[in-house]
Formats: sequence, structure tokens, C-alpha cells
Amino acid sequence: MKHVNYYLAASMKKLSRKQEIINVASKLFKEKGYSAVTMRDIAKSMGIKAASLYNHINSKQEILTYIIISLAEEFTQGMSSIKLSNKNSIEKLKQIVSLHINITINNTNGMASLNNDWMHLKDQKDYYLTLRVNYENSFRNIINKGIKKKEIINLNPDIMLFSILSTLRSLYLWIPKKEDLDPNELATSLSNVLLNGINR
Amino acid sequence: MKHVNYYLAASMKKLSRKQEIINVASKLFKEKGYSAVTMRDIAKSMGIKAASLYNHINSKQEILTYIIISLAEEFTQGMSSIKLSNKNSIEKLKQIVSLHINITINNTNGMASLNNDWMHLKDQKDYYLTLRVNYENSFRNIINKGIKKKEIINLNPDIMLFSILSTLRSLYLWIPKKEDLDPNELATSLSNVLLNGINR
DNA sequence: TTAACAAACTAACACTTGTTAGTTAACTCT
DNA sequence: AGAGTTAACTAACAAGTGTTAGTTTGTTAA
Repeated sequence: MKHVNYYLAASMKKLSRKQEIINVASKLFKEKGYSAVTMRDIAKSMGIKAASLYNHINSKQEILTYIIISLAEEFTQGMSSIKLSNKNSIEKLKQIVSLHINITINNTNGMASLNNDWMHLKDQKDYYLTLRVNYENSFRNIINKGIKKKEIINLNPDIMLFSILSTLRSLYLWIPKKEDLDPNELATSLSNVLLNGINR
Repeated sequence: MKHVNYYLAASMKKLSRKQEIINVASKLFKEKGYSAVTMRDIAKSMGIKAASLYNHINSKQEILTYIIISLAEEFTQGMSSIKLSNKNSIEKLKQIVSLHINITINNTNGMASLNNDWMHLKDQKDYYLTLRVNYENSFRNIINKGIKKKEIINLNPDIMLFSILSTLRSLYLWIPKKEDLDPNELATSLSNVLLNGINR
């Protein structure tokens, strides 16, 4: 008997086999990086042979591309609605913090590839880099406007951008260790630390 | 003629061939990660054949181990002298910021491996992880003492630790893009942002 | 019942990987 | 001049790489 009938609880939708592969691959990519994970590793984690993966996906590269591009587009979309919101710059920064937390909670493993394996993209690398640069520019714009309106201190905006973004991009390393933490509470606390510092 | 006599300016010390290999490897590891860099890549960058590398190093693994462990020990040593200094917690945090900036400026490429390739260590992985945990614990202790002495706001210390450390660990991505910036000025500005936030 | 499909399998290929063995040429020191 | 050392070379190997071709088997739709 080759096919197993998994019992599926009423609440869980059945994932396409392709999506299962992508999820398993994401987890392995997070642990060892794209280059160190072989198709045989992925297959073994699913209990099948490497060749069988090709009934569902076209290449290893396709898996990486899917993981990274869908996340990058999610960030782009999130940023574009933040730009449209009628809030001051501080509130917009808080929205950015929440955006990162929510996306990271939903796809912790994928965020590792986004951060560490984008250089292994082929066809879509330029597209990814464009999305990334645009995202950073939007972020910088919010900071610059905040400085002009005296909502944000008048310091080197690149240092502020780098500092905040580094923390947000590293969330994937940290969130899985703190499962008990509520996303909203985390957003509040983290915004507080990033915006107001820790000095008393 | 197989051997070239490089002209060495009086100011530059001649690096051992082994150290040259490690430097070249560090650069490649930063660009593509340890697993994606082959011995033939490293050799090509040096203008020699892969087999020739083995006159100077014992294995690819040895290169990675050297890069990571020497940096980790540098951090350990830096932290231990900060612990001994008679400063309040805010001043100690500023010293930690400077420690990261100085080490990163001196070995930007190596910092990439420290952050992203430590999981590919073999023999020395446990040792590395011990150093890392100890470092984080020392960092957390400084924050906790600061909270007790009311020098630091009374918020979740793990969030503060994570936030600051994420930024410091990402410096290697950012410092090479800002060559004009003076290390001391960067330390001052970054400490200011990390400790006092950006809110006006 | 049977045709079509989905998803697994075995076997194989061409290429790349880290590494070893043995050799050779140029410098250094006596 | 000769011995020793350093650092390059060529050639090769065994293991592992992503991927393809062709086949088999259970499930689904007509």
C-alpha cells in the first residue's frame, strides 16, 4: 500500500502536497541554509524519495523562489497600506513593528531564507532586490518626514533605520523561543523599546 | 617561474599564506555562505589550484573553525573586561556597543560566518555555543542589575537584550556600506539611539 | 468496469565536492 | 654546490549533487 489516508481534523484544511514540501524545506533551510540542504534531505523529512518531489515541484530553486518572493511581496503590500494610513510617523513605525511581528509569527522558517538565502535566487534575484530597496526607501521616508515634523529626534536617519530594521529582521531567531508571548503584547513592548529606548 | 615576489610596502606586514587563505575564504563565506563556497572557489580567488590550499590548511572545516572561534573568543575577552570595569550599567552597555563596532570593523567578513555559519561547525560547535550562551548571560546580567538600580526602565529584560543584540549582530551588514563613518562617532550615535530611542 | 490521474517508486546520468598522492620548481641556508 | 624547505602543480577518487526517464500502484470519475 503506497498511499496513506491521514486523518484530518475538521478544523485543518488539507495542504497541497507542494505546499507541504515548501513547509518542510523552509524548516530545513532555516536550520542549515539553502545550500546545505539536499533534495534527499527534504524527501527524507517527508518519508519519500527525492525523485518523487519532482511530481510536485520543478526544481530546488523553485522552492526557494516561492518562499522568498511571497514573503517579500507580503512586506511590500503591508508597507503600501501603512503609507496610505493617516497616522503620524511614530504610529506608522508602530505599524511596521506589528507588520514584521505578524509576518514572522506566520512564517518563522521562511523568514530565515528571506534573510540569509536571497543571494541564491537566480531569475528572481533582481526582482527581490528591487522590492527590498523600495521597502527600505519607504521606511526611510517615514523617518525623514517624522524628523521634519519634529516627531522624531534629529539624528542620522540611516542609523535609526538600520537599528530598527536589524531588530525586526532578526525576529525569526527569537520568536520561536518565546511561544508564550502574545503578539500584541510583544508589539507594544518592542515598539516601546525601539522608540523610547531603555534609559530611565 | 612559479614564485612571484610581491613588493611589500614598508608599512604592511606580510601575512602568512594560511592567513591569506582565511581572509579570502571569509570574504567568499560572507557572499555566499560556507556551504556554497567550494575549495575550488577559494583557490581560484587566490590564483592557485584547490589542492595547493592543503599545503597550508588541513581542511575546509578548519578554516571555518578558525574564523568563528577566534571571533567568539575576542567577544568573550571583551565582555570579561567590561564586567570588571567600575561603571554603571548604562556605561557598560555603551562599552558593549563599542566592542561590537570595533570587532566588526576589524573583521567584517568573519562576522558574517559567526552569525550565519556556526551551525556548520563540527568539533568546536559545543564550545562555540557555550561561549555564546555565556556572553548572552553576561549581557542579561548587566541589564538586570541596571533595572534593580533604576538606571534602566523596568520592562522585560529579554526584549531589551534581544533588541540591542540583534542590532549589534547585524553591524557587519551595514558597516561596509558606510566607510566614511568614524568608529567613535558611530558608537556615540548608535548608543544614543539604542539607549534613548528615537522619540522626541 | 474501466480509463485517467496522482503520487509514489527504481535506476541512472552527468557533474561537483572535499581531499589525497605523488611530483616539480624556486628560494634559503650552510 | 648541495640539502632542505616551501608552495605550487597534475591526476585521481569516492561520495554526494540535482535531475530525468520510465514504471507501478492506489484512488477517482465516467
